[in-house]
Amino acid sequence: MSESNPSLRERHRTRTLAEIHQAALELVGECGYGDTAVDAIAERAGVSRRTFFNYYPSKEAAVLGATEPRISEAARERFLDPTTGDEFARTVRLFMDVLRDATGPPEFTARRHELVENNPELKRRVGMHITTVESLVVSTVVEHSAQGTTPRSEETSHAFVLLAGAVIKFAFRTNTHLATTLDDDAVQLALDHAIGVFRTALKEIS
Amino acid sequence: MSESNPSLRERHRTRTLAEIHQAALELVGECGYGDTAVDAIAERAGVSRRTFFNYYPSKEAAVLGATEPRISEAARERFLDPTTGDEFARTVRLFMDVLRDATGPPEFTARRHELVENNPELKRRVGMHITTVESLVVSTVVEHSAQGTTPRSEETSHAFVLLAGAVIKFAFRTNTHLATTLDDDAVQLALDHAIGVFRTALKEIS
DNA sequence: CTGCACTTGTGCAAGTTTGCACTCATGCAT
DNA sequence: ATGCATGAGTGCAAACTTGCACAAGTGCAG
Repeated sequence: MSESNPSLRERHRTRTLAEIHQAALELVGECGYGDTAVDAIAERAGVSRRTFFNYYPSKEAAVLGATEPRISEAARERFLDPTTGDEFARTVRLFMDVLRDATGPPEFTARRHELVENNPELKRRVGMHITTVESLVVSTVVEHSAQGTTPRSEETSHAFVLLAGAVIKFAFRTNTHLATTLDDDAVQLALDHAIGVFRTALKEIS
Repeated sequence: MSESNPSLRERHRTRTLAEIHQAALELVGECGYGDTAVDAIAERAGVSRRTFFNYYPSKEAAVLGATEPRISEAARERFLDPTTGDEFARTVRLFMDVLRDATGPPEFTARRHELVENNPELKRRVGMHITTVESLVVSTVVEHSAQGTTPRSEETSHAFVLLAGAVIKFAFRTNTHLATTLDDDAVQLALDHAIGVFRTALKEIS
């Protein structure tokens, strides 16, 4: 009842989340981040200020559409399915999936990216956000490793995840258009390529 | 904060009221009154069934957009203002105002009228509705008469109101297009004319 | 007739939104 | 510096919405 067949409550929550985010993007686009009051965003979104803070913990989060990161059932299943790639590739994808789930709707990706690019406060917030995702992914990978046939040390799993994060960062740095595209396949392709590059590089140092 | 400068809560309430009413009109238009389920109306309006019944006490009421009749501040003030006509004319207008306030948005008047015309259940409900309005107007007029300089008996006030109701009925019967117009002035004009006709007729019997 | 399915309408508990009254921090004018 | 306005963010109670379970009525197949 929560992943694919949302109740009225969940649908409404999703809609409000998007409405506040969209209102925030519009107003920040019109007036700039500093000159946009939370009150104004709430009003345009058609909710009270209190409700605004029920949905987003801060103005920054609303502008980014950043929701509290969590591992969705879909993402977890994809990660646990061994037929969809080797474990490192699956870890990269898990990281990417969680990142996406905790980010506002894809249709606003371009605008968000632009705002973040020239706004230090937002940039800082994105960093914190990614760190949170990282921890989540770490615990998932650690947990899975413990239950697997060839358990890895927690330390190794942790490094594994940081490596996955680096791959993603690398893929987006070397393909700047990825940050503003809606094409999931293109992202996946770039990630796969980045994984290859990393594998090669890692051979050099091992 | 309640008549002209509605709070977020009141605005939302008004919107939901209209959304349910509109959904009801649409579905009844598409499927007929009997074949339209409350569940379907609620779903189209984007609310739960329980909320549907929080807004309207029955399916009929939702189709009619009939809200619990009450005397608004504006209507009361208009009635109490002696510069806007003699007491009978003001009573007619009070009746009309309350009727309008307890009816769905004017833009759906035509469709409502059509549905009521060929649907006995709705017709019955409209009758009950008008009776409720009548009682309300009676108590207002009685109350005002008691405080006036020339108090009238309660019985006389009651007759006064029924007379006002008859004037309205007469005006709409003899100007069928009034039932589907959005032109308030045209309605007022027709009412004024009807009042004249009644005055003449009453002279004959007094 | 009997059982079954379906619909209207209601009671209630749990979850959500609102309004309001704060606190805290920042900036700005006196 | 001191007061003063403004904006972010929070706690709380009251109002509202939702989901669910249930009563009552209606129609219809067997």
